[in-house]
Amino acid sequence: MEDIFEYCLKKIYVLMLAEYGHQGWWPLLKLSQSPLKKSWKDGYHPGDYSYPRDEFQTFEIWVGAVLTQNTSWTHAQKALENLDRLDLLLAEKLASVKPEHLSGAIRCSGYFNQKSRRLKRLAEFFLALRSQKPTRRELLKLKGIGQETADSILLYAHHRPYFVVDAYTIRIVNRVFGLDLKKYDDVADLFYQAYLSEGFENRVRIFNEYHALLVRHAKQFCSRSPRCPTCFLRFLCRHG
DNA sequence: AACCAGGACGTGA
DNA sequence: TCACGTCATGGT
Repeated sequence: MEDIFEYCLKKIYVLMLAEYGHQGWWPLLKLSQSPLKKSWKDGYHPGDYSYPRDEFQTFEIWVGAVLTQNTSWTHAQKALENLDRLDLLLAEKLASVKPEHLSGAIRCSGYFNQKSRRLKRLAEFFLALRSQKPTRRELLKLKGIGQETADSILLYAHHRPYFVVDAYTIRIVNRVFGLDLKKYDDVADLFYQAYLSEGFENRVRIFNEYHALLVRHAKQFCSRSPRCPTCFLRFLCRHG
């Protein structure tokens, strides 16, 4: 008996990769400002999974993961640039500054009161780890770190095989399979099952690319008002 | 001028 | 468990 979910999810991955190419997540400030990258469609460091390359980039991903909560990456990136300009993208600095001082820099990413307080606590935790990897349980105990943010940090900052489920992922999965899943774990489990037989490193690479591709596809075709007629996944999607 | 963007959390039923 | 209100700015 064939697993229809496994078959479709694997096929979708291959097709999206062929269509869009490597997305080069996670977007890092230094690489996003490169002249090679003219728009979000160009990718960041496509096919290169060696990032983050130091503790500073690791922490940058942690902060970015919080800043982008319920906000476009454009605005989160602007907030990151503001922090960087103020030399606050360092855990030591961020942990010691007053939250009110952060609010100005990150205002453009929304929820600046909550986020500035939560970023401080996050920085403190980052320092307490002393270069060790966090566990999912530890991250989830922090205020403001939910499942998606935790998994983003674990996958993109620490190369651990967690699948990141966001609003885009849920929308695409529900449309493709004609479902109405709402729970994070229900959606994530589909992907874990599909790639159960893959090795650790392969899962890290695939989950990294898969999530980035889903974001790309949700923006380009599977938006709130989907562009089904021209979608290249139409033939295997219940919605189209 | 609503509506939404790479969520998380607290609350009451 | 689940649906809903809240937090907040900026682009379309």
